[in-house]
Amino acid sequence: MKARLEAQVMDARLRSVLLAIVENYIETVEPVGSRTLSKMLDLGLSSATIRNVMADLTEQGYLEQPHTSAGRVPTNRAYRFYVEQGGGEGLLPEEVKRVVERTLSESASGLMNLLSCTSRLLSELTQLTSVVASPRVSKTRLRLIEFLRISDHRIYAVLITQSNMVYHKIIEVSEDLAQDFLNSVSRYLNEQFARKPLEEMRQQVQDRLMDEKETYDQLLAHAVRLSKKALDLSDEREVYVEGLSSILREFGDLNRIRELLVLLEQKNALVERMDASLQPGGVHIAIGMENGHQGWNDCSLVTASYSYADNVLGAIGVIGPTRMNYRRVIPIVNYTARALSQAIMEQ
Amino acid sequence: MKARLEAQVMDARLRSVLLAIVENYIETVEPVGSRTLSKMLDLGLSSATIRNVMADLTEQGYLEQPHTSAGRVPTNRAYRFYVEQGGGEGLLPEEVKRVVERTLSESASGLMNLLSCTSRLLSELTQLTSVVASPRVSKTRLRLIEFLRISDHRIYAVLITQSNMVYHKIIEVSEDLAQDFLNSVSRYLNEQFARKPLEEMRQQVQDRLMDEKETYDQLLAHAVRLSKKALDLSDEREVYVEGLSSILREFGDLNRIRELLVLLEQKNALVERMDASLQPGGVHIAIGMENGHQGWNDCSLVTASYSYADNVLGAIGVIGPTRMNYRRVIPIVNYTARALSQAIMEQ
DNA sequence: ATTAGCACTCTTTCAGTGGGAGTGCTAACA
DNA sequence: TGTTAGCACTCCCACTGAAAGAGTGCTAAT
Repeated sequence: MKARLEAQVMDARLRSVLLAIVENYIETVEPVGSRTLSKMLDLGLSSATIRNVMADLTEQGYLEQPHTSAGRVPTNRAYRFYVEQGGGEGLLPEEVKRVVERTLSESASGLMNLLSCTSRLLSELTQLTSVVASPRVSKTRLRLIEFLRISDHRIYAVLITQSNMVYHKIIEVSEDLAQDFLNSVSRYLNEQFARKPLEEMRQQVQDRLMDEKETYDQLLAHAVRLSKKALDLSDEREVYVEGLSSILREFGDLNRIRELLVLLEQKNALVERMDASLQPGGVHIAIGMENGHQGWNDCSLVTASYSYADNVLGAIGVIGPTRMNYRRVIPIVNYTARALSQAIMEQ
Repeated sequence: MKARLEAQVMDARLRSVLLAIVENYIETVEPVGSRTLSKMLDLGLSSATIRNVMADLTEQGYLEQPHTSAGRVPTNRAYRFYVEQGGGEGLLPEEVKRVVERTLSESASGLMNLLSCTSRLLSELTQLTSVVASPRVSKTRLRLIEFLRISDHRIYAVLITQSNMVYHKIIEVSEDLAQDFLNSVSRYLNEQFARKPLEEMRQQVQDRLMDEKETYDQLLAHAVRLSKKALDLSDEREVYVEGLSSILREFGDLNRIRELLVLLEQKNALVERMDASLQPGGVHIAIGMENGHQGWNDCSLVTASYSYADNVLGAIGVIGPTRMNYRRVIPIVNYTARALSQAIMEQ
């Protein structure tokens, strides 16, 4: 918001110089100097003039120099400006669109497969590290819950959501319950909770557990207890990370790379970061420290949400250096997210 | 075998010098020189004598020098010798054993959970990259197979093995099959194939599919067709890789690291490599190129198999530089593998 | 067979040097 | 007043040479 305000205030020449510097730096990954720039821009300005402009931009915090006699390098603030000024709005070649469509429609069924497939696809297309987070429980609705007796004190619980997410788990029980009885339990639960959000189901189960003294009905009692256990699992969220090796290409410093790998191995924190961007329909871009944690200093995270029938389920995204090619990456992430939502509906 | 033969032939002094060099190099990661060595070994030999010995060892291919005036560095052959000569037989502190026991017994139920838990544990204990491969289908026996109707043309198939591995999948069907009918199908299949190896089941299903003209029985026909589809999934093997960031600690060269990461991302090849070591009960060690592929040049793979009731299921292991601390790592891998087998039995 | 001694080789480190790139400032110009 | 040419200045980088250090291989003495 703040950046957008400044953008309006910023004079047209400053603006085009800044954008040119960002683009050039993204392309060459070298500090860009005034001479290069004066040739690049067709404004008929000499390098000396450009130097003045650059001095202003540096003062305003958009540029910095690695050392006195080097060219300028964009700051995170500059990338923010670049992205908001439409630098991220590139066109997506039809060919890429087709690849996305085809890959997702050929994926094996089940949401898990679809998500891991999406992750590979994203990392392939962007040549960056991709991250795909599975849906949050609260947002998803029950399609089917079933219990299968494995042995005398062990039951397999499976729970399928409307978006075809499958949660399953082996649960331990003290009493030996017959399969027929389990069938009644699941029939009851399905009647009661089909198409209801899991969150609601969990809540109600919790409530009834409180009132347990009242439930003389054995069926109900077991239904509550079993579904309590079954719902316990569903807080675990999967994270699909693909294309780790691209981090090595993008970053030069070994210690930096190690830090990043460690961060990526902490999947919980990763999911949280992804969730932070879940609100809107479009693409969300977090540049450098905007990601909150120190470790993401020179990384950008481009994310977009996917949904099922207007319910936002989770997020997909890519992680790259702040100087990533936003113009190429943003449309890919955006389109892939939409295609994923589509595929979830159709499957 | 060859190395073992040489070992017998090798003179005692050569042997102890070689072992000392390997140990020293593992510890310091610096080429080791004759002076250091003559002080280290309490044989009362001068550096000059050691130099002669080292010259012999170099001639025989156990050592090499980075350059003329550097100390010696062990070759892969030397590591092989070291490992076979019992350099890998360290003691495992009771404390570590307890950690292993506790971690595995606290793991959530289901083989998948157990395996991913094992992978994290291994990488934690060894500070190396761990790899755990899920069981091969052929080796595993059926406990339970069930089909659940999700919608008119979609069925959820779940298949649990005796080792509590859960394979599950959504399969598409053309006809709408009632849940009651599906129950009969699974009852039939369970009666027929419970405790039988999946491989056998797959074979028989395949055979009957051939004879399909003969099967007038609708139940049987559907049973065959559904289980065919269900068994299709089970060739997918999971691979749990943990502790990637430790690769960065162990290797210095960026390109080398990238190559390794790429290799690790190809999970199929990884599984094959792991399988290659499945035969015996004990620990298997592949040093450098023994792994087959060029890319593993300076890596060692220490693996051990886990089993269920004398059936070898799959392998666990760690990947590290050839100069890894075998004395510490081997017992950890060994013990963890046994503990895992135990945990599978008990769960 | 072992060892002391020594010349030799090769790496590593450091200081010094010159070239190059790019800046900031000043003064002249339109 | 905004723009530009010119120039001194700064800093990095790549190269060079010298000196120090580590470790070897060989030879001759024990």
